[in-house]
Amino acid sequence: MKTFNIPVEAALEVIGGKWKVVILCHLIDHGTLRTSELKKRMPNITQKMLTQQLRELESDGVLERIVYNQVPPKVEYKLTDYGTSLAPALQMLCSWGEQHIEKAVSEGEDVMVLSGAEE
Amino acid sequence: MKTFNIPVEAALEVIGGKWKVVILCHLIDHGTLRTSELKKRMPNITQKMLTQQLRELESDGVLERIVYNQVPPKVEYKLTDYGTSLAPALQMLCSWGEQHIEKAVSEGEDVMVLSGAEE
DNA sequence: CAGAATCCAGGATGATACTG
DNA sequence: CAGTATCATCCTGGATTCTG
Repeated sequence: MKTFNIPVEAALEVIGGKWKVVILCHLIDHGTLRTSELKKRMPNITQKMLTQQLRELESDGVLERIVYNQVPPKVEYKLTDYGTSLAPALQMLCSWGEQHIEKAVSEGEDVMVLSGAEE
Repeated sequence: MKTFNIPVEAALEVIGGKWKVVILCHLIDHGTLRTSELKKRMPNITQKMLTQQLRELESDGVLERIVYNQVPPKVEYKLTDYGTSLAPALQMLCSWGEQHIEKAVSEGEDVMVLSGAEE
């Protein structure tokens, strides 16, 4: 029997990984992404972590893995309908992050967003 | 220079700790809570982790620590205005968690919410 | 290109005892 | 009651190498 002390713990079990929210945000922003495109947008993640986090998200039913049987391999990831139900919450988190950065900048901190991965 | 690859990373820096979202949700639900009340609602957190996470949230400006100079000591925590700006996003996460639990239950998983800490 | 399989260090987290 | 200090531990996450 799995127990939670407060419902939000159940959400954290799904999005609690170090990179999961970031992955989900990228998928929210771009719809469908190949493995290499995700990696390009997350320069600091390792191959292993990327795969691992994607697998966990997949087995939690929030994203879907689409494998094309071809050479070289092509694999795409996209949110499931269920995963899409997370989008509103995550988008609010994103905009809060933006505000948080602006606040930091206005307070004289040295912060910046690279986000040069837009093609 | 601190850099982010995507703005949501800035949000994760603030709420990324293992217990931070849970702490914040309790404060959203109850307004102001004493240390011991927080602990009662988080049976699995240790004294050390609780203090540590609270200190980090405080130094990020999302919650405020109110110390009463008396014996025995009394310390209360509440969200700052800035922390309150996080509430909408976190509340969506909470309700998503509730839905996630319901989904799990309806799929025959053994899950339950204890939340017996309501007095 | 996508990812599996190792090995491994480090920080994050826990348990316990102590203080004012 | 609230918090600190210390020590032990786990396991996340990173570097690397290998495969189809």
